[in-house]
Amino acid sequence: MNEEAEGKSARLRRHLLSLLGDELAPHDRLPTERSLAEEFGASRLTVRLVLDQLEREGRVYRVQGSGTFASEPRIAKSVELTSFSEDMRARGLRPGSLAVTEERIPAGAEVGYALGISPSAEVLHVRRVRTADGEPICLEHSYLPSALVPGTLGEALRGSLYEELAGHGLAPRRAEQTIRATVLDPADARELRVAAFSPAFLVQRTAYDARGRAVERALSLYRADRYSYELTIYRD
Amino acid sequence: MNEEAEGKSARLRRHLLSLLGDELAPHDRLPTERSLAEEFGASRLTVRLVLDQLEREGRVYRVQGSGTFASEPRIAKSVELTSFSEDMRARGLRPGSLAVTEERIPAGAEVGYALGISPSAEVLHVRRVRTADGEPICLEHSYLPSALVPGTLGEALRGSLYEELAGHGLAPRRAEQTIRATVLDPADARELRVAAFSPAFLVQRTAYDARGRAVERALSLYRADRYSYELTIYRD
DNA sequence: CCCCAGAATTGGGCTATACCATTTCGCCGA
DNA sequence: TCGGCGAAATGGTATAGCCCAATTCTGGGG
Repeated sequence: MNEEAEGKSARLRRHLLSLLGDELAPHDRLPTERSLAEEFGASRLTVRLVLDQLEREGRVYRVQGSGTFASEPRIAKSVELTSFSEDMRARGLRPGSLAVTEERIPAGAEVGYALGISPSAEVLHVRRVRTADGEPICLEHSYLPSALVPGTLGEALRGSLYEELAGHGLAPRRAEQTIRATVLDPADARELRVAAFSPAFLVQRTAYDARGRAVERALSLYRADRYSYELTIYRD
Repeated sequence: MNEEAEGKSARLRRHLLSLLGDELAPHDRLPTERSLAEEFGASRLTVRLVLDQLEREGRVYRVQGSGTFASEPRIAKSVELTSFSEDMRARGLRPGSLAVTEERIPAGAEVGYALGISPSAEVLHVRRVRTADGEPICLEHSYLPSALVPGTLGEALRGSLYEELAGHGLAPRRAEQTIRATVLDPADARELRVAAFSPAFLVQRTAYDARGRAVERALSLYRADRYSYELTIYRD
């Protein structure tokens, strides 16, 4: 092994990101693919793969015959699979949890179907009120197949469930979400400290690991006054 | 030129898509990269680029040392930049428009800022009630820089504004959206034929062309009872 | 002075090859 | 019979180079 464990792609990527962050204004031309290849002692294809990635992320755009250019700075990050904890930290808020409970129950029809297991199979149901800087933002019900999560999670639930799953080799790689606009019933509204019938998001999420196994089904209610959903979309 | 205008990637992609659609069950193993390369007379790198794309789209997943596999069928398509018209057609509904008006007005602070033009610069404001199978679903306000869209759009507004823009070489390539949950005020509720204070989505969108010029600012109100937001998210 | 044709430049697509990292599977020995 | 080890197979990363397509630059002619 080298003293450098990372590949040329990673180094090139970091170099380009620092260029984009420090030196280049939007619509400035980047060095040409051929010159980057020479400078880094890499092949042009390697350079292209790195630029492909940056283009997909919306950081650069390319014009055939002309060059590669820095994109306009983005207001919102491209849609990513993030946990509540990561999401809040990205917004500069301190994530936490209140009113945590966990229990093992039969999956039932809806959760069983979503997780691809029998309705009578046991799931671990985690119910949490998620907070940002101590204020309730989201009422969340997570259902995990019991078979995948032995034992009790306990104190880990105050933090990030995704980070806990990753520790078990169950890092979510893909999630399907359905987002609905709704209003809060009085009981849920009280938990979130807002008036009954306030507007809210209902997010239904199923998360899958790299092999496509469903590892989590979650239903989350977000206060509309404190939460908006931001995303950047690209057309192929 | 050949009689075949398309490259090997395109042919390979179509072949793999038909495999995924007709022959392969979820988690079935695809042919190996090396065998596909040989079968199609292509290099392995070309095969990999096509598989990279399919992997990003969530249609296949790869396991190093093992193979490439068909993904679980997806409930929702990956988030894409689609017009209302495309979105509704994808759901099997017939898109249309009611109560169309267009006018040229000063951009104002919010729209001007979003479009990156002067608040006093003129924009074309298009207001439409969008329908699916004749039923009102969405109340939409689009603002386009006047400089980019000369003349009047007229009857074109009954159909897809994006398709109209594409005809002017202004096809949106990227859009930033903020989605909020809200309730409808009485006037908007009446237009959408629902009760006042019904839940709804407020989608604020700015669309950009390939060069990063803002080509549209839109504010849309969607009926929550008839519209949900579905997306699939991938973690890099 | 302007315009246009052709050269130079730049990204797009592809080939052929090499070696590394991880997983799988069969063979061999205990 | 079972366990483990190593070879084989598979995806991951990278090289060097070719030609095409689109854009940009440049110099000569009107």
